Amino acid sequence: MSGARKAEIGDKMVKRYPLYLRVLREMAAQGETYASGAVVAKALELDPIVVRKDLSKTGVRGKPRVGFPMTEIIASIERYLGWNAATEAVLAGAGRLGSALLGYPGFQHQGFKIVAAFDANPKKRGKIAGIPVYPSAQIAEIVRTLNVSLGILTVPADQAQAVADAMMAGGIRGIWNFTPVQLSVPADVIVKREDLAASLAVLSHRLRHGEHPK
Amino acid sequence: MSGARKAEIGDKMVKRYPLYLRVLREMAAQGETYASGAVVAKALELDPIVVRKDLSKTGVRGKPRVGFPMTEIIASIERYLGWNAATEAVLAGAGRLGSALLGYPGFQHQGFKIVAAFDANPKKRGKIAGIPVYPSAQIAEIVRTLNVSLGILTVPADQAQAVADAMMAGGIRGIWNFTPVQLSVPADVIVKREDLAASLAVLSHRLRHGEHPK
DNA sequence: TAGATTGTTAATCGATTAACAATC
DNA sequence: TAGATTGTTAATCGATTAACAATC
Repeated sequence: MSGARKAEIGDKMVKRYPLYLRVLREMAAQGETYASGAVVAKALELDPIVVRKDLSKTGVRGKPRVGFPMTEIIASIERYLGWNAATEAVLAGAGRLGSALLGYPGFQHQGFKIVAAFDANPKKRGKIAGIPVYPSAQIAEIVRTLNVSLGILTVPADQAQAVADAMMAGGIRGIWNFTPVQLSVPADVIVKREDLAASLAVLSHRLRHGEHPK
Repeated sequence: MSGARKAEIGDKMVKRYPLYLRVLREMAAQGETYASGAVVAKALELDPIVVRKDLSKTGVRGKPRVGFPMTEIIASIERYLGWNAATEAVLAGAGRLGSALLGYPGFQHQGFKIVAAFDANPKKRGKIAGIPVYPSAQIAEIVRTLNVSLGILTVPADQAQAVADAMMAGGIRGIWNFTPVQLSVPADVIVKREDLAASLAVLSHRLRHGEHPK
């Protein structure tokens, strides 16, 4: 997060930052001005060494016996995650799951804002949770006009590839894929799959084969 | 998956099995009787070595030049994931996200069945997607009666711990937690967090800091 | 047979954990 | 000062990748 070239930060680490942010913001709201790695680790049931290392990666210097200065550490993580300025996204597929995401209040604290939605069904036109819903035929055009680079895919499986193609035609560079479809995209487009089946498999595996080793 | 004691299978590997299953089932539906790791790897854009290793972990022997016998390999993975007999679950919080999960058709192919739902709001009583919705006050009682060991948590954050406690009082041993709350549970209860903020962080990190290294 | 694919062992890589000096 | 906590280097661990013999 400082200027200089630093070691790549892995996915595992990136995933922990939102957790830290939640705890840190809560502590800040309670008037704390410093946060020690030990306290954060306890709140999240993580190993203190992991937390200390992650926090030190931000470039913010902590004081022994005291911890990290709250304002700085929060700002640094927010900046790193890009949560200081909201990333705009569009969503295609305003079905049950899509509507749930459109109405999810948490995104506003996560530097994330859905600015438009699309659905093939004319009955879905209008606004859902204050977000305008357009015909799917206009995806490429509207994405381009709004200059959005992130798309959320919550359409039925058989439309997934076609809708993804339309998004990319409009300039989308990252797709948050909630469908079970293996999307075919060019190398410079990033797809993040939200795989409920995989999560479920991990949970049920732990449930039946005993707790995970560590 | 064979009887003998074998090396622990890590989360990463467990997460890939549902992917394999999807591809294998599709191939089987098209009449294929053997599946080679190479073909599966290509379909999922995975390294063939990973696939070969994962598939060999099932205990099913493949034939060089041909691949793994379709029926056996599918049955073995299904058995390992516990998808041969449906795991029953209850869901608490029939809001937008909860309703989306109640109506999600994919679960039936994933050895998973939601048999009851709960909501604090009396207006939600009745049935959603064919699943009965009961008052939250009856969670412990009904969970115990149905003898279900897995609970899905899609309630508002401020009710998460109380509802989880009620589930556990009824005998729930695994919780699929869709809330951002850090649940406090005894060591023998397994919590799997579905963390949208973390996924989003990974996606936006890759989008802004360049593609992931590998 | 020739060659693609499996099965397995070894090498590499990255992340986690341990250890400990520095510091407030 | 004493002691908790940071910062950093080393050790361990697990997963991925590479290499290659076995086999149909």
